[in-house]
Amino acid sequence: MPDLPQTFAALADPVRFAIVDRLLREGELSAGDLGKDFDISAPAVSQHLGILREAGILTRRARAQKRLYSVEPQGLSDLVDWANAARQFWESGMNRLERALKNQGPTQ
Amino acid sequence: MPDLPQTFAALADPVRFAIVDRLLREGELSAGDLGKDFDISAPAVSQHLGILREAGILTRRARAQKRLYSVEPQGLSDLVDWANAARQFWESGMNRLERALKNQGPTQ
DNA sequence: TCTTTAATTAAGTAAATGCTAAAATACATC
DNA sequence: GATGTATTTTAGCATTTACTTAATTAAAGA
Repeated sequence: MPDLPQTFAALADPVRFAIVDRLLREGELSAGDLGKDFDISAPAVSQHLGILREAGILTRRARAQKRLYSVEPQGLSDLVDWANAARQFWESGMNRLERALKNQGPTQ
Repeated sequence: MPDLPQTFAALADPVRFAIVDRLLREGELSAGDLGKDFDISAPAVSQHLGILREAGILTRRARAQKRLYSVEPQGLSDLVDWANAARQFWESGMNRLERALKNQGPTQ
């Protein structure tokens, strides 16, 4: 269920990352509002928002003609969990040298 | 300095993600060893490793003909920090509705 | 209803990506 | 020095990506 590469791919574009980052800080914003930060067309912004929504990172709701986007916490939770697990690996006692020694057998 | 989109792009490929994940768990491993998990050529693996190294996520050292790769914690630390900051935004009291209300002015 | 505002979908294109086979590099061993 | 092992670099190719303009959908207000 958790497709981390897809989540990473969604955040790999500078425009999309900036959109998610801004929505995290400022909360719900419209497509047009989000697009003003960039020198790209409205369709380009809409396509980026579609990719983020497809990846489960954003949700959308309608208010009149506007479409209001916000971050879907569940869409990022696997990423957060993986990131913290990763940090665990290098913070919980075992450094690179120790792992290297431990792996001498299987690696050799 | 912290180019998060580049970090995300490096982890957006399933092969590269699996490589990093395995190196986190098992520590230093050789290029050939890492490649055995996938049905792609050795050059393809080498190119993936190059991208991860370019992104600062992996380091490499030589032992005879082998090239041993391991995770460079600093290369992931910005990602981990951002992920936790993101979680803060949705866990520290303010839910989507509250943020929406707060932004009525600027958004309108 | 006609116009304006907001956003999306569609179609086409240039650039980037991930792969392959072939060639090159590097070290170890015979 | 020749051979085998491990890996990388190069060149070429098919697919995917991010963008554009044009057309479409939808709601608001005159």
